[in-house]
Amino acid sequence: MSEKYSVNLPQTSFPMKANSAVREVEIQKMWEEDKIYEQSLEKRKDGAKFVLHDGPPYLSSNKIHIGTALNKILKDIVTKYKALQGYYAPYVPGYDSHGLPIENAVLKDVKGGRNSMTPIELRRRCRDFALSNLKGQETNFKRLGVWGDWEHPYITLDSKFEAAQIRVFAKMAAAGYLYKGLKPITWCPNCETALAEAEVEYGDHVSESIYVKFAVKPESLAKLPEAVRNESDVSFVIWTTTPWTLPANLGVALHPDFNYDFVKTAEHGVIVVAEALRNSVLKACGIDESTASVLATEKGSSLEYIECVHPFVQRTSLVMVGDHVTADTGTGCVHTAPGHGPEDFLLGNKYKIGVLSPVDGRGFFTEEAGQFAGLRYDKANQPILDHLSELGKLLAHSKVTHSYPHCWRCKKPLIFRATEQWFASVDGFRKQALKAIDTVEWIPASGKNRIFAMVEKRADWCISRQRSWGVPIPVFYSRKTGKPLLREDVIRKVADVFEVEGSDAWWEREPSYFLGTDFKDEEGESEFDKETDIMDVWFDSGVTHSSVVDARPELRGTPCELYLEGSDQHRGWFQSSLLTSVALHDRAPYKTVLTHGFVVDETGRKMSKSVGNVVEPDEVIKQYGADVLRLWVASVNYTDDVPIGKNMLAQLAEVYRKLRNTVRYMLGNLHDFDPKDAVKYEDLTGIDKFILHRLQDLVVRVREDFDKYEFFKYYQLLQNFCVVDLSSFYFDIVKDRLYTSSKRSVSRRAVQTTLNELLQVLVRLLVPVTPHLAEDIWQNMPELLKGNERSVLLTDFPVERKEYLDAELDNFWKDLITVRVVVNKALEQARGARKIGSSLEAKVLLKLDDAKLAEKLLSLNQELNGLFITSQATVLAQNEALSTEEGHLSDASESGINVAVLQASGTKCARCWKYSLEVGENAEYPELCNACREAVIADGAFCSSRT
RNA sequence: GCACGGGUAGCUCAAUGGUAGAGCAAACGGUUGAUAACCGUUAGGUUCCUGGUUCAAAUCCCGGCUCGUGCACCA
Repeated sequence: MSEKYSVNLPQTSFPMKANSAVREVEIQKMWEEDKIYEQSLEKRKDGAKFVLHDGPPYLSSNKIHIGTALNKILKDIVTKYKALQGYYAPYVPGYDSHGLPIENAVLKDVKGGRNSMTPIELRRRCRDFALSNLKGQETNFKRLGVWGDWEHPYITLDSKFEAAQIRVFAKMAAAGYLYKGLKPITWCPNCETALAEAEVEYGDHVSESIYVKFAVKPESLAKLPEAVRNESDVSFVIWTTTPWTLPANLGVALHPDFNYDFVKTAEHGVIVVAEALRNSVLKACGIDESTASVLATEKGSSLEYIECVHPFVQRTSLVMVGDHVTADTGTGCVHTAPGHGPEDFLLGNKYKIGVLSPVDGRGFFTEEAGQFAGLRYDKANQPILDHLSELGKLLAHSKVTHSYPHCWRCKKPLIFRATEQWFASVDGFRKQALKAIDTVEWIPASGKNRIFAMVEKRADWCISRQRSWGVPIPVFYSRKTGKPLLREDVIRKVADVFEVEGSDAWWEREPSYFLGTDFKDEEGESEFDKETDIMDVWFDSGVTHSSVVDARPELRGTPCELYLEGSDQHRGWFQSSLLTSVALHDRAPYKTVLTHGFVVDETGRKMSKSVGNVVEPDEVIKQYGADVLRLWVASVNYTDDVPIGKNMLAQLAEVYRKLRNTVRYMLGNLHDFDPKDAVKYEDLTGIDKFILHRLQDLVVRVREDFDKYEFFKYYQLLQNFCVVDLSSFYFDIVKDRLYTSSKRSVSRRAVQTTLNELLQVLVRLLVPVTPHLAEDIWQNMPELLKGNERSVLLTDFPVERKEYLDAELDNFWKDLITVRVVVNKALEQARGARKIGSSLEAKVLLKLDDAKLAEKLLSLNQELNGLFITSQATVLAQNEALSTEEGHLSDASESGINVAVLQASGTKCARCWKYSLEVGENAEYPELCNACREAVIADGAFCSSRT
């Protein structure tokens, strides 16, 4: 046979290889030039709003990491899905630009540190640094295919933003939620600033562990039990891991309900410790139990108000009682320094013993610390120990490793230090905040308990920072009285100036510039100083619901529909946003909060540079393209930590390729299809109708998955559909009709009609997760199939088409597939024995125990061999035996389905490659079967030789 | 230390208390008219471990291991 007959092969401009590095960028350029995002908004402006408000990434780096990519992609999947569903879903990206880490990063390269330049100069450098990082991050985000208003992002350093933030401050001041107070707050001596709870992290730290005697004053001996009143040396023993806080000691705390033993020792006189801890203390102090005797035991509550002498300062330390004292470690007698611990502070307040905090902002002792003045706090431990030892007050000394608060930015240990700070009174609106939490949908649901517990317990929010790079706390103090001006009208004047000049004005302008020259406060004072603290950066981002969502008309105000961030934001942005919103409006700023976990490597370890397991988004994109990265996002269950690594990406690339080729098959076979020639549903064959039914099932379930934000289910579904239903089943079977039926035949048009339905739906289902792929498909689709729509992003998300549903047909075909599985096994056997190659070389005989199933197969008639892709297929009657006749090659049998494979009868048709007895019957077309002969005649083109 | 969540095939995910399934990857084979594409077959599991409830447990209960997260770590 020297000639080949032409068949209808697929033709398409849609390439098999994605060439993402080039093609994705082209597509993004098209979206940008044609303003597809803007067109989408315009098209859907009358739809219900769905606003996902962007949590601003921090501008300390010019490159995003994989976790940020995960977050941004998740957001984009949501907004694209909602938009295609017809929602008005604008997305305004934001950036967080103030704060300590940026200031530190800038100062790192400055000789002489922060004192070598003016605040304005420092702020200018911080601003430049932040804005240059913004450029880098923006490029990264856009390359992910994230759509949104990139021309007008919100930036917290924007003067309008700053003004809005000041106005929020004004409202909170007016509501009485802001106050200045002296409190021990966590302080970073390295960064020289106060830190919020959210900025503290705990880690192991080696501390001194010491036991110290606090002698009872002679005049308090009368308050002791009878048995010890005559003892000359009675001391409470405290345990501490921070010797440097001893200069600030003002008391000793006992638990009111614990029993305290008065233990007479040979070496240290009478010592007082909790009964429950007596033995462990004796042991720790190297005191032989046999030489010690308990003279008396007394409840903590009856020892209250005994006065002790400070071990090395001429000062009284008062014995107090508090429930915070525990019996698991120490002595049951707690060294209390109100200036260095929150609980100490509270207790000290109750007993009015005062506050002492003799440490400056850099962690050095002040004059108040007496002989230790000038030492850095951590260098003071040893001298204090030596001193205690000399005085005979030190019972024991060792090292202990325990967890200790550290600065989450500079990683250095923190101290507690009492200073004057501005606070937002969480107590003032805690109840409302908890109520608001209840109105929000938290996904996953555990997030609700998490934030509830945090807000329930959290202390007042310290919003002061002693730095330069941020929005100033807009308060003036009377120069004479020192009284702060906390008036809404005054603060709003500051906002008005900032709106025009930015917050630099705070450093550049005199108070009178803001207040007016003839301004006087209630007491008639006209001279003022400006507050020097700036606001916690969490306050900046915490007010975006007001400064962005409420301020930008296109976002249509709070509450917005969704916040979507990493689960660490329960204590960060979700909380700061909630608190300020409740303070302002008594409601949450969001209706739903969705959280995701962190990205880890394939073995579940955290990513770190030192381990070398970091996956960089831009490297993934370079190698595989943004859509593969997006596919990764869609493939994992992000409620927990999400793994990523080389193997996973390679697999995802395979899946992407499979999706692409599935679509390519459809495109190729639709090149000559005009929807005008579509075949009516009633005239489709069974398998066409079946696949359309399956498609509806897919659509329904995909919508459910997207609605529940369970993208990994979508990923599994879509993949299964393309691989199982389409590629290995429908496409494989229907290929014969497409290729060998005559071009305009109903048989071929029916497949094309079906393929078009499939394609129209699939290309739309692909948009949220793999928008570049979807757009690439769209741009390569025959014009007739696109309905003049410029971009696939402007199309509508598919809905279920009830007219395609047919449950009976579904069951029918599922039975047939069961049979097909057994047939494949039989064919494989014949193939394995090298008796056939292509399945077209085979004939299948079937015998079914189930008569109904046999009937079903019989009803398929000519479609049956097509189902198996064999040349012939016959269903035997109940009384016929499965033959072992000539040509028998193999067989298989499973659950009543019995299959025999025989050599196909007849000769191979030169065109359709099926074996048939008809080949050779016709003199004019001796190489063709009847069907091919008719097709060739119908198409008028035959015997064309292939090149 | 306390609380919550997770642990199913190499990977990503399924399984109203009723024979543990898909896809991918692997191995082997076919096709050469989806061709750096496509099709088929095979293999792969003590469902983290130990007890218990039940006719029946991946699923429910007790205890443990492990990973993650949060809280507490205060002296």
